[in-house]
Amino acid sequence: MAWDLDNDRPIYAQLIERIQMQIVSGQYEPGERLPSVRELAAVAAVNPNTMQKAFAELERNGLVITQRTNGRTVTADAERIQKLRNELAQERVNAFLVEMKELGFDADEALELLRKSEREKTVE
Amino acid sequence: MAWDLDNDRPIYAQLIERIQMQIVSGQYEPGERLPSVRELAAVAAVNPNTMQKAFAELERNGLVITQRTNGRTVTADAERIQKLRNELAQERVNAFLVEMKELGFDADEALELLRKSEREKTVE
DNA sequence: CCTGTTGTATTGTCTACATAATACAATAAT
DNA sequence: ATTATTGTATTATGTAGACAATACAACAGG
Repeated sequence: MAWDLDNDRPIYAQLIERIQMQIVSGQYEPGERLPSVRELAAVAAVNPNTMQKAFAELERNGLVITQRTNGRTVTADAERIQKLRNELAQERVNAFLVEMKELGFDADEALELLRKSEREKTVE
Repeated sequence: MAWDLDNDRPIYAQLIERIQMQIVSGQYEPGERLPSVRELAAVAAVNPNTMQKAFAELERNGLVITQRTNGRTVTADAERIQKLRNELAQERVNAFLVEMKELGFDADEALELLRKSEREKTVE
């Protein structure tokens, strides 16, 4: 199943975000072996070069470790992963509040919309 | 003051979003005359062609009206603008919940983070 | 009538991104 | 030792986006 990629943003950037997400959400455990570049490229239906570019960035950030001829693993530093997860969450929260403010909703109104949306979803 | 544009997404797309935002948030009133392409391009510090492309899209969506040689105005249809505002807000709310879920936070936890972020801001 | 401003179109150039097609060195597996 | 798999690098090609530099027709304002 090819990954659901937006074509309004660089693919490699979306790959980075997606893999990062899979790591911080625990889909890949700390220290777990990752699929090879070619393998993941095939799964995501992108060019291996593009996947390679994404991994290079993830490695620069220290989130994945590369063993030259034996694939890659997620960093074993679970604390680091948790920290990243919290940072990402905080970013989303702040971005959301800014966007809603731009739309003319203050924090209370934004909260109210969220509760409403939640209620409607739990009904489904 | 050049607009704050991300270089990780097409500029014209960001211009569309920004102008749309200025309209639905009331910075431009319904029926109000908009700055010329060249003028806004200069303000935003982008190429006039790029601004033109953004306006063409906004016109296709019916949000702005073009008078061939006398500039553009915001649509006078205030109801349409309000509807768009609500749609955009709903989109943001849903996107936020999805993102937080991907990060492993359920709706209640997301709400809690939002409240916390709000409290910290009001303290400042 | 003239001039400046309007939206709009065109042509060329540059860059970033993505793909395709290979290639190579290192090493795990056999 | 051989083979397959790993990450990595290279070269070429195509496309989208952004910019620069003009150009033109339509019209508002003088």
